[in-house]
Amino acid sequence: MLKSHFDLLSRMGLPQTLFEEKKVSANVLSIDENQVVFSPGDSCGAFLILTAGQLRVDMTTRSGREILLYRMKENDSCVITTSVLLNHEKYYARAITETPVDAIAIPTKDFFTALNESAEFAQVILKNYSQKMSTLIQLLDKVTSKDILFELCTLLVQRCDADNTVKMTQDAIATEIGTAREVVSRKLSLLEEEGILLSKRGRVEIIDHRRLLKNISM
Amino acid sequence: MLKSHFDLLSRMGLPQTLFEEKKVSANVLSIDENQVVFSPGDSCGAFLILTAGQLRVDMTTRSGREILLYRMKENDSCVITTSVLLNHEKYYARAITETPVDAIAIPTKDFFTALNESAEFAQVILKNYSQKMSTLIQLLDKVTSKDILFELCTLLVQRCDADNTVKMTQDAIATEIGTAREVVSRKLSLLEEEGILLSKRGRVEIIDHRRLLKNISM
DNA sequence: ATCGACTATGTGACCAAGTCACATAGATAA
DNA sequence: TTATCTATGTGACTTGGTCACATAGTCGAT
Repeated sequence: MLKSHFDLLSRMGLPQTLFEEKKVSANVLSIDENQVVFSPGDSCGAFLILTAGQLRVDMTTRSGREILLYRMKENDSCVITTSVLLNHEKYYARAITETPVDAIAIPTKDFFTALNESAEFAQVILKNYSQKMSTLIQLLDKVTSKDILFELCTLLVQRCDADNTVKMTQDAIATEIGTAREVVSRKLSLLEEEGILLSKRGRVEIIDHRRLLKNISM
Repeated sequence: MLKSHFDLLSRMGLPQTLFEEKKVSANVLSIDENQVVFSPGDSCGAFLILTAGQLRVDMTTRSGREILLYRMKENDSCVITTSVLLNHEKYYARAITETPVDAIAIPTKDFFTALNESAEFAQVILKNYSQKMSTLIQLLDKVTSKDILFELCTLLVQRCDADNTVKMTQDAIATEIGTAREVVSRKLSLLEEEGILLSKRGRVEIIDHRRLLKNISM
């Protein structure tokens, strides 16, 4: 373990003494890009904290549609893992690294020890939870919205880079806004006909930002 | 405060000493049926724990549809309240009592004191959170399911009482499974034509349980 | 360079669900 | 019993989702 890891852990409310007294242990992991960290049905052996990189947590619904639940970044702990640990369940979602990822894993037993000994640790996790709760409720809002054009334009505005380009495939866009690829294809065609954007393989170039925003404001 | 309240609070990890030392105070509330406990936009002044009765927490989505997020029963703490407190947000959902309700309210400041002083309290809340997280993710599954017939039959099976009757209006059913009332009306008509049930004002009488279940198993 | 193989995109036909507008019917209180 | 709610039924239409299949970039191997 590096000093930076200890720093992170103590920022998370885990006093270094817990490690020194060997009450709690932690392993450092490095994971490549595009690796599955956990899948539905897996049982859970450790609590996870990301120290670098980014991963996505998604789920395949009963109806076969894949939806993005949330992303984890540096310093996030994994709420699904927490939930699974506390309820003694199996994972019901999937996590995939989007970049190379560094993480700290605290074995289940030590996780519970840490929870018992440090009110601060519990609070940090709780805070993390409450943020994801907001995210999930927003997601509910998103997927129940029938206005796909609104969701699509919102995503395009949020994700467009300095070149006015959104570098995503239609499939990725569809997953993110909770619809089917074909629908994204058709909506993009419409917007392209109107001269608002250009739809290319693997990217969308925004031409008329102002008119794109019009679809969002009302 | 009654002894039973202290018992509940100590089961929740709040040692009685915290109250005796006046570090934490709590008020007992009684609320009638069908009262709004909080609405979107309200700010939050206290942490809530239900001691008796039941309430529903729902939300109006952007698209104007009302969806049931979860129910709270005896001994539950309110995760939306926790989330709102921890993130210093305003309420984004609504809570309505479904029966007369007794609750304990711990003022914000004291809630944070309790969190800091009792790892156990934090853990109880965390556990509560993780259960609601599962509920919410199941809800996501439900609302993204395009198979309304499946959802409807599932609800009818789950909610039918000893008289083989589901005492709900079509509107209530629609809210619960995340669809429109008209859709429920039409699906019920179909099932009635098939002789599986009888649809009456304010209730649905199940006639053929076996064939109802057939719509669920596949 | 070109030939697969893979991945991304386009599209017609169809179906399921949601919306809107309005009609009708049961419940309830004055 | 009449007026007023609330609950339900229904036709017409729009939108979104699904399926099947066509087409078009991309990339590596030869």
